[in-house]
Amino acid sequence: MDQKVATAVFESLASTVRLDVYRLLVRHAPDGLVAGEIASTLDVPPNNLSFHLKALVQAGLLAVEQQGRFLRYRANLLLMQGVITYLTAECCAGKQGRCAVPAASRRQSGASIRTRRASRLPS
Amino acid sequence: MDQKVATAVFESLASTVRLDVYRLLVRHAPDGLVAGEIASTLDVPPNNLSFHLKALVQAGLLAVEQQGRFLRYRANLLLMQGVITYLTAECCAGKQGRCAVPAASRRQSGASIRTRRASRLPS
DNA sequence: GATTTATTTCAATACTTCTTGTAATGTCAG
DNA sequence: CTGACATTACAAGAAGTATTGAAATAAATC
Repeated sequence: MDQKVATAVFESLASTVRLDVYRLLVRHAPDGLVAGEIASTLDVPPNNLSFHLKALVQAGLLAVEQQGRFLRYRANLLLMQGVITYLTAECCAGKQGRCAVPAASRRQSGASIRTRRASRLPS
Repeated sequence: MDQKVATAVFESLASTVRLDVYRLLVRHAPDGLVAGEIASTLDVPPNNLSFHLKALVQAGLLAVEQQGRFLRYRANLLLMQGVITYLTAECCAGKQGRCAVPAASRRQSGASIRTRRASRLPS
């Protein structure tokens, strides 16, 4: 997981349409839905939905597979896991017991962060 | 957690500057950093950083506290937890054993989803 | 082959966001 | 009070994004 992938994921989910699409497909994991089902469920014009689906696929959040003349979309749950890990990496700099995030949501990373000089700080 | 909050969070993290700021503050949780430290660490012009910090605070991802003439920013880790829960709510519609997301990352929600008619699907 | 259905592509417009520069606010030190 | 520092606020131009409508592709049905 690098910054570019993470940014692409967040850009994708920053749109209400795309967020709704992703959540719908998470609920319908692992089978997914075809484009027309998504369009009618969320009441989004097909051409507009196509635009957003393309963005989600490019970000890696959705996988697409052709089934006859239908296109079936599935949520990529593992990518979201990776993003969460990326976000909480080195949380609280590994200080024991200082972190508010439950351990189950974190993955530890071996790297230590560089401590920087706090130039003339109050108190 | 509602859609508006979730969208605001993703919009916030869709910028590389803001993503870097948030991750930096996650690493420095729970003490946080003052604006100047963030600016020098990430090499972002102070006025531009201020713009992004404001956005992050408004989204609820950061908390800010005045310390003399400094402003100290802290990551709001609980909000991120809420977003993750929101994203994975009703994951796989609760079907046992069909979900690729490890149980530790999920929170169950009691609501059931409406099953819809799959109009003339292949295979 | 012609028609219908599912979905995408393209182009144009409106809208929003990012960045930069400059001015303003507020706090601390002398 | 005055000057220096930390940070924010505002304004303007550039860049990116969303939405819409019309046309194109492509598979299934007749």
